[in-house]
Amino acid sequence: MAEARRDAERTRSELLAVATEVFAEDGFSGARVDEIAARTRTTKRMIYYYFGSKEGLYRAVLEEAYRGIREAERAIDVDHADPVDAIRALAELTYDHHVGHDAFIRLVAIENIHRGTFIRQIEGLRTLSQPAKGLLDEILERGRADGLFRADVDAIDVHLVISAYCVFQVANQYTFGHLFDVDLASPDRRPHLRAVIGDVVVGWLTAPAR
Amino acid sequence: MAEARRDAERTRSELLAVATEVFAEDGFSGARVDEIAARTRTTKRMIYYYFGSKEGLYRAVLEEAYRGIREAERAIDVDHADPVDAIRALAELTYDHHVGHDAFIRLVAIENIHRGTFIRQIEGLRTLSQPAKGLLDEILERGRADGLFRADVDAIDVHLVISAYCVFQVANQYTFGHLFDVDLASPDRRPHLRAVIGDVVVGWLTAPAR
DNA sequence: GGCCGAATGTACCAGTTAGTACAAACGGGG
DNA sequence: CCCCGTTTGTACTAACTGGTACATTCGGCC
Repeated sequence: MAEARRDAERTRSELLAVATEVFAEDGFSGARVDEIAARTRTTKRMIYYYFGSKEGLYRAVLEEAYRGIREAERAIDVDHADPVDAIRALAELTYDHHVGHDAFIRLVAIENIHRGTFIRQIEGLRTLSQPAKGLLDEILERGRADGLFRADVDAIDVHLVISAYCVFQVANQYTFGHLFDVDLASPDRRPHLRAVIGDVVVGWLTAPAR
Repeated sequence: MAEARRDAERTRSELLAVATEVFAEDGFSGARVDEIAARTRTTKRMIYYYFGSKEGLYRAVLEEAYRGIREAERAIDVDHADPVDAIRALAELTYDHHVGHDAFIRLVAIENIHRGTFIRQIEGLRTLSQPAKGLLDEILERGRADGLFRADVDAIDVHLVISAYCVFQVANQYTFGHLFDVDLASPDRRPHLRAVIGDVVVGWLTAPAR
């Protein structure tokens, strides 16, 4: 394969990579099929050959993005003996993780604008999300057993609080940043913002139940 | 004015109202000028007469939406003597407020996809957001003075945590709901979700500082 | 080395879409 | 009751946009 002039796999993955950028940048309706094609070494024709339609391409982008992110998430392996340390580490690593994946977060925001229409058509994504919940369950269980954590909180609640904070940082940085005159994306501010989510979760979980 | 066959003010505000719905539903590029016009009693011509362009209309929608929401927010007046009660009430009222304004939250999400390009062109929105911060400042100050609240947290941090949680509920309900099989918008679940943000903020603020 | 299906490129199209030229109708002030 | 600027409606267009018909080229296999 001298120059890979014909390489189905490469063509397909190049299209997917460029489409991810463009959809994340402009949204589904804002993205232009012609622009995606122009940014690759191949042509628009290939989009239809491999993905059938603009929508098919978008669905493929979404699916690949979720798989990639869940893959990366599995690296978050918190094995602190102390549940308090563990939950803080999980929250702060989640923060770091989100800060580093803003294209993904933009895609998720776009998908929510579409009320989840496309994500619902992708099989097997749910399963992919279960490990995250499992890890949390386990930490919470230990923390409760040791009498460190309140009992009226479940894994979904905690995941919701952490996700909300971490996603918001990235997803709403422009409006929030403008209105309150802060740059949430500034590297200088990151240690503080990271510590806050740790403090929030630890303070919440270790407080006595209502 | 028998039948208001000619009523500049009504024409303008009807366009704005319909445009708000359509932009919130479909995003800036997804929205169709013709559709907006068709849903009013007037014609597309009027959009260009009053707003100049699709973008001008979108900007007007965004501005009006922000003004409306800040107006409504001023009703959130928490006058509990106890800072702990006050901060919990503020968090929970913010939750209720967001749940009731999902069109606005969708517009904000859309604006963030556009990296805040349009909101930055609107004068005076910043000023509009200051009261929210002022109220928080005051509650925190009292809480610290009474030795109830930790000292390493400022109003922006608290506002960020509350906003993130409340916005996420609505903005990301579809993807989160699908992946974790919960309906965040279900009225049955609301009391719990409302209590969670109260617990989170109170637990966090009343925990000892790091 | 020639056959054949997979892979690719070119040129094109039909429907859509933001925006506008032109003119008419309205209604308040004189 | 008529004049004139504001407001409104109709019909149109130029550019864009997703999608496709058709031809061609490549490369592995016998």
